Amino acid sequence: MSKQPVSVLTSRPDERPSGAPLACCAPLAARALSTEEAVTVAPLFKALGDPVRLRLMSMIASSAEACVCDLTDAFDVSGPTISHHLKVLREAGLVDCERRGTWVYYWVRPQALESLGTLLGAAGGAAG
Amino acid sequence: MSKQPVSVLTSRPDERPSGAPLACCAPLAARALSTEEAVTVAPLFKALGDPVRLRLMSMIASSAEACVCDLTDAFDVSGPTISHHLKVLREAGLVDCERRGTWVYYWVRPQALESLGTLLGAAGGAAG
DNA sequence: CTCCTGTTTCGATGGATGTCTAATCAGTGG
DNA sequence: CCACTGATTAGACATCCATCGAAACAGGAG
Repeated sequence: MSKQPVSVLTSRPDERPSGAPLACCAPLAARALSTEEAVTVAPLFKALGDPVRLRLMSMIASSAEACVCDLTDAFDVSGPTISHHLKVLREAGLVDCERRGTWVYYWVRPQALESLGTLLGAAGGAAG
Repeated sequence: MSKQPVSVLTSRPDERPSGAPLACCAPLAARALSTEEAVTVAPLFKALGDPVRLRLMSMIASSAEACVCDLTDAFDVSGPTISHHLKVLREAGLVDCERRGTWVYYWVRPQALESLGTLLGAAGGAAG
């Protein structure tokens, strides 16, 4: 597959302000992502790519914080499975958690969702 | 260099039913997604959850349309692998394609990205 | 300390996924 | 017709992943 591409779509890596561990912030349609950028951002989408995790995320996001006990009750899967999915979301940087006594509470890290939203070109598109 | 002679000859569009239901549009932070909604939307995120596919998506989105030949050139993986990933994006309803003579061209279905953007944008904005 | 509950970790397993090569389909041109 | 190129499909294979039950960890109550 070695041929000279016309580079209709070969956009040069735009110099971006590095420093953000999470997604870069150029809208997807503005320019092509570099391999590095794609490798960085894809895991975030992947983390949201499971129905259970996506719903967990929405439940956590729709309130200030959510107790694992309540989250677990809302699904048909076992406790360990919920714990596993929460760990995936945590390691993706989408949520954070804290133990308070017996219970563990999760909340959304806004920066992450914001980055993805910007990437998808949602800047201002959100309507109530 | 120009390996894409602007083909004027247009064959019939590859009208294949990409029966992918697109995302509904409830902002993530506004309320918790139902199981059905999560099952509907998650595959879209999943489709973007692979670095190759995410970069393919960005390359297609950053220009009006993209030829498979150019897309293939931009990656280290084989042609069939690119074709496979494009199929995943197609079946997710994120892109559509058309054969024009020898080459096949892909473009973004804006509605899909818009839905995801709204979903995330509203969440990020509201939570921030 | 012991028991109980909530949460996470461990190990195993069936199914999904990304990748490849080889083969096939689609079009152009001799 | 046949040869050639571009793109997809088919089949195979190694790896990853969602899920479970059992066990371990964390904290409160008797």
